[in-house]
Amino acid sequence: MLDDATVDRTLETLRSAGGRITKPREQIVRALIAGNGHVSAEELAKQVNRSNPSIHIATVYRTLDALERLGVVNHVHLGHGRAIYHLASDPHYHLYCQGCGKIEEVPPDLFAEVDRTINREWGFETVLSHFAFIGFCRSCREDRPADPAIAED
Amino acid sequence: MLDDATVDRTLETLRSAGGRITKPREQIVRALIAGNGHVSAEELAKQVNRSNPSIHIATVYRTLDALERLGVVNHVHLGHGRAIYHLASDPHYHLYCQGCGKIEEVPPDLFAEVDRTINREWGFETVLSHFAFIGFCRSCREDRPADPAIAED
DNA sequence: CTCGCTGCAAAGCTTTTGCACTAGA
DNA sequence: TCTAGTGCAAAAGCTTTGCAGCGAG
Repeated sequence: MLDDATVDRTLETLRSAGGRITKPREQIVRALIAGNGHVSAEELAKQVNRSNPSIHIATVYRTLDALERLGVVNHVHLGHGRAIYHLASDPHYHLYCQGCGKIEEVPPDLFAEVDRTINREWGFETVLSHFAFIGFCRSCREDRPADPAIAED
Repeated sequence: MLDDATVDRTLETLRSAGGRITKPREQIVRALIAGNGHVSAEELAKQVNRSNPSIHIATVYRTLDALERLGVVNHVHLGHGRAIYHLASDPHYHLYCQGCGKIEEVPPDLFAEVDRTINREWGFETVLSHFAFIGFCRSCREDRPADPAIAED
C-alpha cells in the first residue's frame, strides 16, 4: 500500500464529488493515512499542527466528515468519548484494551456466525464495526487486581 | 422478581458497605428497578422528580456510581453519549437500533464461542456487555433508504 | 456528633455549529 | 467570480466535581 498513492486517490475522491482540495485537507488526509487506522481527531490535529499550527480541529472534523460521507473513511468509538478514524477500504473490527489503551484488529468474519444468528433470530442487522470491543489485553489481565469493578468508564 | 424485595436488597447492599440510605437513594433505586433494565440517568432523574423535584441529576449519577462500585449495577453505552443502567444480577447484552432507538436483549452465551476465540487467539478478554451492539431492527431495515451512509453518529 | 450525602453551579471532554473571511477552480 | 472551505469562538450533550450545608446512624 503506497501511501502517496492512497493520499492522492483519497483526495481525488473528494474532488470528483465536487469538493476542493486544500492544504489543510491534504495534510489531514496524509496524517490519517500515516496513522494507519488508529488515530483520533485530536491526534490528527496535533499531527498536522506540527507543520501548520493554524489548522483548527474543527477543520479536522469537517474533513473527516466529508470523507465519511463519501464512504472512504469510517470512525470507530472506543468508549464514552473518543473515536478513531480509518480508511473504509480496510474493513476490520477493533479490540480496545481498557487497561493500556492498546488497539488490536480482528477480522470481521470472526463474527459472521453470531451476526447471522442475530439476524435470523432477532431480525436485527448489526453494524459491529462502529464500536470497538472493549476488554483487557493479555498483559493488563495479569496486572488487574481481580475481578470486581471492571475499571473506569 | 418481587420489586420491593429487590429494592430492599439493593439498598441493604449500600448500607452494609458503610453507605447511608437516604430518600433520594431509595427513590432512585426504585425507579431503576421499575425501569426494568433500560433507563438512562436522565430518565431516572425525570422519574424521581415527579415525586421529589429537588433530587438533582448529579445525585442520580452518584448513586448509580456507588451501586456500580458495589457490583450491583452496570451501565451500557448505546452510542456516543447516552448510557443505560440495569441490575448486574441480570446479565445480558443489548441490541440498539439506530433507526428507532429500540433496545432488545440477547443472551450472553450467544457470544461464547467468539469470546473464546478472541481469548485464545488474541489473549484478549472481552467485556461485551459494556457497549450495546448497534444496528437496525427489522422494521427500520425496511424503511432504510439503501446502504450507503450508515446513518448518523 | 460525625462523616457521608445532597443540591447547586461550574467545569470537563469530545464534537458540532454559526459567522464572517479566505481561497480553490 | 462564486461557492466551498476555514478559523475562531461559542454551544451542545452527557457526566463529573468542588463546595458548603444537611441529615443518617
